[in-house]
Amino acid sequence: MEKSLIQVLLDKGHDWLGIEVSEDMFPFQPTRKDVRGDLTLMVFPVAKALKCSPVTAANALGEHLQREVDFIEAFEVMQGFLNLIFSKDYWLSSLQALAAQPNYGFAEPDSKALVMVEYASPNTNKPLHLGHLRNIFLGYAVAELKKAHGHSVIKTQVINDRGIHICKSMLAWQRFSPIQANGERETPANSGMKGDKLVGKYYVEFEKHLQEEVKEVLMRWNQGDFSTTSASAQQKYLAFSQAKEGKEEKAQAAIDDKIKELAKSETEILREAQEMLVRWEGRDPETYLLWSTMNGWVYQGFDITYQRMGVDFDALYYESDTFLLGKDQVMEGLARGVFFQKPDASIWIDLTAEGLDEKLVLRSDGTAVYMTQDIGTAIERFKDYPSLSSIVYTVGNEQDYHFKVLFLILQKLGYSWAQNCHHLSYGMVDLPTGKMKSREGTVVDADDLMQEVVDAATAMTQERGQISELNEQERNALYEIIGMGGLKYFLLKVDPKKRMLFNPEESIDLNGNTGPFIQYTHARINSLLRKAGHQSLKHPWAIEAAEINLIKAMCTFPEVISEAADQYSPAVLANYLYELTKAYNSFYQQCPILNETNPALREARLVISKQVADILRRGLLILGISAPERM
RNA sequence: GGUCCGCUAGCUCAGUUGGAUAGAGCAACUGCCUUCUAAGCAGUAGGUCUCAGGUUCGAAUCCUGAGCGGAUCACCA
Repeated sequence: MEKSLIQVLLDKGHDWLGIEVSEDMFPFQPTRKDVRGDLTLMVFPVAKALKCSPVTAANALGEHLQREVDFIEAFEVMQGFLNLIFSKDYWLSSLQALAAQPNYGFAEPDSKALVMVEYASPNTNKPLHLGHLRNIFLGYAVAELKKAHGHSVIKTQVINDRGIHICKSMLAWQRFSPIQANGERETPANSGMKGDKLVGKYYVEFEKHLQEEVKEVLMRWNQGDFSTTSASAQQKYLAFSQAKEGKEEKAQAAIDDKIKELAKSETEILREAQEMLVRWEGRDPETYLLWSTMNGWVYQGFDITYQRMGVDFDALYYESDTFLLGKDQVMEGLARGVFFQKPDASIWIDLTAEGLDEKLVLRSDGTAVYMTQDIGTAIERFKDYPSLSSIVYTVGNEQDYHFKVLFLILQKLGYSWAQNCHHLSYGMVDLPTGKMKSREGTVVDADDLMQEVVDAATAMTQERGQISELNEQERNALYEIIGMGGLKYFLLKVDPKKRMLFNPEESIDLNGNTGPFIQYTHARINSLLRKAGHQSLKHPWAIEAAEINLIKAMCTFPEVISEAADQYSPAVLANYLYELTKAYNSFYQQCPILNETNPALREARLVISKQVADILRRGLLILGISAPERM
């Protein structure tokens, strides 16, 4: 609509203005709420070109537009702002147009390129926590946004199912899990414990024993006992000890940390874990069996968590399958001069010309690092899906540098799709008490948190909900929808790239800028529509300022979808839905709908209500939030 | 130290390509259920947009510098 106005101005601009005109001379913007008008043109650029006052220019432009465009009924000039007023007919036909489209605001499905969205990359040694929730809800919502915007989307997850951390849980379970009466060790089946929680417990157990051993090692070193210490470690320890002398407290503490790391490498338990990893890489059958069994427990646990979260995946990538990928690409890149080799045989890329550093892409022993694997996996994915145009990686912003380098490497290797790939970088989630730290036990468990928000929603809904017509099952479903809706909205309403504070009390709030607030409005509209019954919502309609206000808000929905999708920001959509909800609630409070005596106005209000509810419902769905019919 | 990110009301956050008097929610205070769901609405109060320069008709927004906070710069992932 703005474009058509600009076209009108461009078409005849030269003739009647007597100057060359260009598109950027006509910046339009929505009219302020407290001023009369539907669209505002800033006339400063034109005034400057015409060398006249902004008011003169505004009047000239206003008269021209009113003459040329039939839906412009009037205009008002305030300072350098030309406020255009559209006719009622314009808004009526806009309402009709949007009401006629069942998928209003969404682009034609599968009309745009195929995109892969990777979100969630859990380790199989620990349960999911609050940070994963932000990651997963965000990735899911962006995937849905891309779909709504017309893209085909493949949702995927990378499972970090191998490595030393997994061996730690395995070893601890093997060593420390209690043996049951029937001779079995502790399992999810015989303990009733959720699989990921059980494995996580043994990971913690490992760390506990490791710390104890470290303490012992340090004690021995302190006493000058190096009988069980390797010569190289002894040498390093002595060097560190010397380095500490005469340093400030801070520097001493830093060196102490390094000594601790050194002591870790000298513990028996860590050595055993490393040996286990070697056995795993050598495909030792017993180790492999233990590994697949324990990972199986974790997946069963994750499935329960994912199900409650309401997320799904179209394709899975396991690190145990992909960790060897990428070496060929590195060797090829080396041959082509993209990479270079150091004397110790390690392979690097020099990115100093790009303002970055040198980065290792293959270890001196020929084994892969994270980067090697990511190079290989990316290429593999484009082979798996030949029509793929890009990959979106939903990963925390502590890996900004990694992805900058990854995309650069892929580009240098000659993959043109690399420039389409996008790191959906999100900020960390902090607690009111500070950062989440597993060592300090301040990590918020995903399952616990979901249960808490649903419990809170249950209590509130039982207190004030309109649920008398619902049976037990429907009620439980409703509590779930409200609790999870609140949690998801809380995590999604903030700009993804910003670090956010998670306040548990605010996350279960139902008032103000919250998921349940929007859900409530949706439920209330549905109540209206149920009572209105099936009526012929046809002409003639009548609308006033209050209705136009809402139609105007609905008209921007398609732009919001495309902007949110382009910016990878569910927050843009969340904030829009909130604004629309507020606008509707205000309308609801001041205008009778069912009780409106003018039938044409009553119909218009019902149609508007129905459309608002529809946008709220479909908008929330993109965010992974259900909109209940009643609550 | 190099690089990157953030800083807006007591707190949590919006703020479009630079535009009119910088907005919400929470917390506080005042009203409104004998009309459609009060999980609501209307209102009051709360600001040196971290600071200092610069660009211009106009800056929270762009540029430069400073301050504070965070991340990153591993043969970790």
